Amino acid sequence: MRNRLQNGHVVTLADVARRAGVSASTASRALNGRGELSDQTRAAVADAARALQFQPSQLARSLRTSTTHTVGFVVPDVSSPFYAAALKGAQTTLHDAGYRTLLMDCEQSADREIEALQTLLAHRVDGLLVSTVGLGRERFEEVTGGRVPCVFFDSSIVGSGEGSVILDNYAGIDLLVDHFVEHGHRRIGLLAGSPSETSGFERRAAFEAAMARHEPHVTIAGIAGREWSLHEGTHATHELLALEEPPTALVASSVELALGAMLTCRERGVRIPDDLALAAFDDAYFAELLDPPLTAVTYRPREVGEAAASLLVEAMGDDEPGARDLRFDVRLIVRGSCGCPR
Amino acid sequence: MRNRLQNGHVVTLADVARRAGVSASTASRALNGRGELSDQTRAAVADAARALQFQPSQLARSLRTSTTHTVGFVVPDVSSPFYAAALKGAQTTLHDAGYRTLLMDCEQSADREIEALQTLLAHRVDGLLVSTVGLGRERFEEVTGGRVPCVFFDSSIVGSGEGSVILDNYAGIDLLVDHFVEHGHRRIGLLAGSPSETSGFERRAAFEAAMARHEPHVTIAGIAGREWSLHEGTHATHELLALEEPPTALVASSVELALGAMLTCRERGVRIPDDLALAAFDDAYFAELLDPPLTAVTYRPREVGEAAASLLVEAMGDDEPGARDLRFDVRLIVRGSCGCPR
DNA sequence: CTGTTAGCGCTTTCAA
DNA sequence: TTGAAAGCGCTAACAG
Repeated sequence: MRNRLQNGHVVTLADVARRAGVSASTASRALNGRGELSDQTRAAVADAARALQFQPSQLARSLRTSTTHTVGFVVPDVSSPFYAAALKGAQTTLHDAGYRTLLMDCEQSADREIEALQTLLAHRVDGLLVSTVGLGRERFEEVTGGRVPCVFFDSSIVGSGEGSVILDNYAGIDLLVDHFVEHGHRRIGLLAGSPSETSGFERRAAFEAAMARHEPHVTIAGIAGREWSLHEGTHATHELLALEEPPTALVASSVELALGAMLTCRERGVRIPDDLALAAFDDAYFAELLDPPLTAVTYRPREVGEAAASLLVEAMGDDEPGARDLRFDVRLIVRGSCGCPR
Repeated sequence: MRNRLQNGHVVTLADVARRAGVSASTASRALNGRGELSDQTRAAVADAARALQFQPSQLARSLRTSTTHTVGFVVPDVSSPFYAAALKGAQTTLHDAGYRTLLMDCEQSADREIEALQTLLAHRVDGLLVSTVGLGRERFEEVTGGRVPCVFFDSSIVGSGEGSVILDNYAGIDLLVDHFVEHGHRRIGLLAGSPSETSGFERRAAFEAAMARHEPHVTIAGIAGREWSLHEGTHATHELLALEEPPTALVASSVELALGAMLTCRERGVRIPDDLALAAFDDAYFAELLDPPLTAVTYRPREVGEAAASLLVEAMGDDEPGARDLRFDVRLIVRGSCGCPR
């Protein structure tokens, strides 16, 4: 137990007040610059605070004011480049608006997401920024009870009455599919991500819709995968390659999935793009340096975080704002991983 | 302002007590399972709490008990794979020990690191896990005043009396240098990271020491770089390649730096490994898929986080533990990015 | 087994 | 311009 100074006593506002020869309320006012005070006392309090290395307790302050200036940020996996970048964007915006960020990684588990939400609520965060792994509306409302403003990012819960900011999954998949079709591919496969997450669900739906538009010239060779990991990518690719009529082109719902596909192709002696064209939704800073360089749909993950944070800051303000939904544009970067079918 | 239920009132322990027909203290005991209570009241309280969707305020609880069960985690950059993984490891260990994690990304800035530390202290965290960007001992102690237990990871502050866990930077660099020397390289260069961070400093020192051991047959062609970024890697590589006697092999202090080198080589038409051998301290899950696959020193970043967290949990316990320093083993994975000089 | 009382450290009326 | 007093929501003696 070291949470105290050598005299065995945490420095409190009362200590500062005593040393400055004023009352606690005066000390409080001086430190927060509220009310009219003589310059003299103001200085005395400041000196005392400095001398004692006073750190006001946010705990007590928050308890009193019932506002913590803290927001909770819940993601399925911080080590994913997308969430890491979104976090930084959100953090910056929130910091500038005077909020701190409490991060929770729920490791892709709905139960841990609920746990995280509860912890955050217990800490009385002023707002929530969440990329849900797929909690339904009832479950979500059961936990939060609408107690705090919440903005979803890279996910949304329909009818929750909250704002959200997501990528334009439909446009991105269209870009990928159309590119393949234009280059003569007729059998295209999809490496799908988690179906319970908005982006996993939408990308798959978008793929099916895009392919339907090109029927009957082009057909879905197969769809495999239910998670976002590299591992899942390897398995799903094996599965699609083993098909009687395997795809000549593969759309991966994420970079990790694409990387898995590359690994599997290497293992099976399938050459990219000669034997199989590959492209991914999601860019990465190393995509260009891969062998072969990966064609990808790209966007600014940091801005997604910033936008979500702005929405939340607005929602946390006193004026009740209409929940808004933002959809971010994406674009295609063609690199060496896709070509025409043989 | 929505931080209240529809009746305009946050549910408090008193509400639960009232509904259950007991006193607040009894309700508290029932909810926390402390003291001897009749099963009847226990059940009544539980029912009331559930019915009201009661979420105890951690704020009030912490204020009263002066323990928050929360630890602060400060890193220079969450989007770095190393820190992201370390965070997950630490978070898991801490979660199992009953602690929550408050993350702060200081974006490589010493000022923001201090700010983060202050915020964390104001929130009365029970402990600190920090990878410092290079605060000196005085500065650090000025801020924390030894108020809470602290464990440094991937960094350390000499003489701070705190525990630390870092990678064996010396062994890692030795592995890299020796590998190059064995393959006949005589002029080796270094892409250095931030000199104010322990790992940046040590990797450079290790490089100089390792090279000294091979003198006079082998010489340092040059050392460039003062940051960890990919960008810095491109510039530093340009610099070394422009030397009158450029290196035939390059040791990169991090993957990002190595990636920068690859970009620059591609731009200048320098072939890897034919014209220049390249290897990095730090592995990445995509290293094998790069063109060419990157030779790297690898380790388990997650375990670094776990170890640091364990140390901290121990330090936060009542028994004053001796500050310990752990150094993690690393090993070399040889891939295609290095060969013999022409 | 349970209620009463006090108080964690701060802010905020209300008086002076 | 400043102080006294109350209270945020909870827990921990101390009684009963």
